Amino acid sequence: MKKVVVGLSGGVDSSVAAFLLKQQGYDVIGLFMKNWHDDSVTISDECPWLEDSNDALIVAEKLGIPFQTVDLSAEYKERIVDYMFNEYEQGRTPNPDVLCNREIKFDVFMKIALQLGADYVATGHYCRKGMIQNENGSIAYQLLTGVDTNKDQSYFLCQLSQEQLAKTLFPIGELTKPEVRQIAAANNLVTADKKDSQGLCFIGKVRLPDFLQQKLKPKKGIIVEVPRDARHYQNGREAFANKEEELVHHAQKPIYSLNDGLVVGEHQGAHFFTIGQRKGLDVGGTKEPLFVIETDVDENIIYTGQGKTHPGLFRRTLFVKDDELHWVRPKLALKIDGSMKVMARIRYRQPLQKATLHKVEGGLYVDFDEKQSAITEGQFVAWYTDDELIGSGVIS
RNA sequence: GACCUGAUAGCUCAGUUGGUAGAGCAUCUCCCUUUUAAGGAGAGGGUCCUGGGUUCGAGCCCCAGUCAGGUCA
Repeated sequence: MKKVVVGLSGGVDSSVAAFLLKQQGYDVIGLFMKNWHDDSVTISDECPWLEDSNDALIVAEKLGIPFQTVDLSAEYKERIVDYMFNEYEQGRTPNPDVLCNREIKFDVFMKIALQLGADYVATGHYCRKGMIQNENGSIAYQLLTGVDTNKDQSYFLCQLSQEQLAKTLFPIGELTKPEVRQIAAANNLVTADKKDSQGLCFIGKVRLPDFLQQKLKPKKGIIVEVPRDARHYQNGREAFANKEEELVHHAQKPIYSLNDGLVVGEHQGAHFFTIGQRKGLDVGGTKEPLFVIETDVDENIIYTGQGKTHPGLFRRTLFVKDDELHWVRPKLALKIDGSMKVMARIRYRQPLQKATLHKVEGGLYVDFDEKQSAITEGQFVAWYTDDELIGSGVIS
């Protein structure tokens, strides 16, 4: 009998995952991860992890499976929280949950599970694992989208490796959220009607600026509004010597300076803001809302544009550096000068967009058919062919 | 110094022939969402510059003043 360690979070999804594995005849162990216990920064009313671990315990008892708690908060702080602070400090916008999967759930946690003698680790993610045979007979694992397109969480797993996928099971990937809830209810799992979790996984809902102020100091700076007809948006170049030159051109970000617009307000630190952001600027008096089009953390200036269609918000091409480029399916990795048509997204739940990958020396260009709004440094771009996520990288 | 124009919600402004005020933006709350954002819904918020006067009644009319911008000497 194969042994599986399920990451029980205290939510419905992992509860049902455990239930299904048990039903399928696996030898199931429930393991609760405690990764954060500083309630001072969370918005939520009560101490959330205590309730969650309690629910996880009740579910485990109900299913008749062994249950344990592991405290990974030291690793979580080191690998996720510190990384977050560091990224924000540099003016990038990190995605801690993608990292959390790569570094914590499918690394630290997985190693613990394997030490417990597990053959697999399972989670309550809405995605599926596929397997295909290579020519040499070895097996390639595929990361496939969840059947519930509304809840598909493959994006958050875009940094997983073949080694990690090999030892992973996603029991609820073939189900929709309503079906999962139904199964939970039909089997009297206490988590059946529990609200979906949101916010940073393990930390919960936080006000980012408040959270970041634990480490990053406020620093007064100015907010500049750049007009739609600024010079940066005028250079409609058509002719290029070669493809790479064209990609470089389309991937280029405007370099703004103080005299590209008017000072319209003041802020408490450019590193607390992200591209595409509308709320929190505290600047009124405009016909249309102001959106952040660029943050300059060195000069501590926030550049904004008026209206959601402001040209400063849109870019066609983005670049991923080699050392931040990851192929879930190494077999499909592009060689230099290679290209590939894919579907891609630059944030969770964004509808997939048509794009073409172009591999060059030093990295990879993702060239979208349609200009994308608020391409943000530090976030992940993930690309798919059909329902398979084949690679991802950090936007630079 | 004279004249003109303006002064209405935190900001930018609208306010019909006088009947105790509105829109956008901002802010707050909720919804959505295991990142950041975006998006959706709702709410709060006004000595209508001050002081007089006319009128049953003044943000709107009259007079004086204050402040801001402009024009002319």
